[in-house]
Amino acid sequence: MDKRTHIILTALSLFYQKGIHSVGINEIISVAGVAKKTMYHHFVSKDELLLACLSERHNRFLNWLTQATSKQTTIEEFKVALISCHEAWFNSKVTELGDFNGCLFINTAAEFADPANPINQACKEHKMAVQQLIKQRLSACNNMESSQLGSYSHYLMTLVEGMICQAKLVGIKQFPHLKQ
Amino acid sequence: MDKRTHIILTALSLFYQKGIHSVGINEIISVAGVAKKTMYHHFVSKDELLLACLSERHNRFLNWLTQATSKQTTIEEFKVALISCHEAWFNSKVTELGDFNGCLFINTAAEFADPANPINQACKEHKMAVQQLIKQRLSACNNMESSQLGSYSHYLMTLVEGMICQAKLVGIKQFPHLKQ
DNA sequence: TGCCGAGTAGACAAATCGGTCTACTTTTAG
DNA sequence: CTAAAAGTAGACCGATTTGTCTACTCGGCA
Repeated sequence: MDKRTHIILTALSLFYQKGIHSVGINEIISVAGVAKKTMYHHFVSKDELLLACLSERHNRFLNWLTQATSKQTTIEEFKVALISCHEAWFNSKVTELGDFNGCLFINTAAEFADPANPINQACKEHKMAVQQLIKQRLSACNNMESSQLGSYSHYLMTLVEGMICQAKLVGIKQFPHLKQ
Repeated sequence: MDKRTHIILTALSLFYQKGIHSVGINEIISVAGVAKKTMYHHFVSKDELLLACLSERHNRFLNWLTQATSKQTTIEEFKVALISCHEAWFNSKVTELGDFNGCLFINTAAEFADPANPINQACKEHKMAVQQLIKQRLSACNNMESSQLGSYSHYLMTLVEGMICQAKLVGIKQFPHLKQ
């Protein structure tokens, strides 16, 4: 495998499981099995590596969510599919997302609170992309009234974010009552 | 003011605005204007200080939420009050909660992911206490059916958690559509 | 053949981290 | 009044941080 990709995947796993500031460069290169110079040859700084990790996770997550919500034709079906696929994630049944430890972007934004920081901005952009995907999926449902598209997509986004937080903090992994 | 309390309030503000690992002991004592020995006289370690901050924030938050949701008699009124008081928080209109920067407990749990860590446990206990308060408030509504008390209180908790995340990450501060 | 980019191992630098300690001053309670 | 408790300033410690640098190896390509 490409060294650069290998470093990104190793760092992503460590960052996601332990938090950004809890993982040092030395640990990343040690686990990845590469020299420090190799890492700094591909990434000018830890922040740049983190940005690459966020980008990788963003692509992975959106691809998964896009595929997991591709077969529904009504609002109700979509809502159930959206909740169900997240439950699968919470239970670490989605191999490409790894062992569940909350949302990497929520976690990262907690450590980089400054809105002017590109890292914080990347987290925000990810959430807006997810919101956009939900809206697009909803608009394709044959019983969706366009006048309520905005508010209902926001509502579903709020639900999903809340589910993620509860799954991480208090360990709730299933939300049957949300499916009505 | 009591030195110990002063240190806690200073550290709490810094931790909340910048994140735990981004704030060092030297910065805390510098801003608080106390000697390092004074801090280590009251707290054996940074972790102990953090636990005291979490406890302070927990009390402050629960007192505020308890008061902000004390006058409702129906489910619908309670739901609106719950959402409205959070909107006020998001817009930093609640002086005792300070400038809004998301939920301290969600943010802290992101940096201390190990469930065996007392810091992580304190975060979890806070969320369970909030959930309990919502349930208790709901049970006092005169149109609440006890058979749905559990699922509806969980639903409201999910909504609130989602609102907090969206307010922090993408800057949404108002949720009129959730009030129906 | 010779060269160059990518790789390795690891020493090193400068800064910062949490935490300890000394020496001294101020406050407070009996 | 006195003595203990609580406070101050800041030097210091060992560990760790991100990042740089040297010296060297290896493989592919013109």
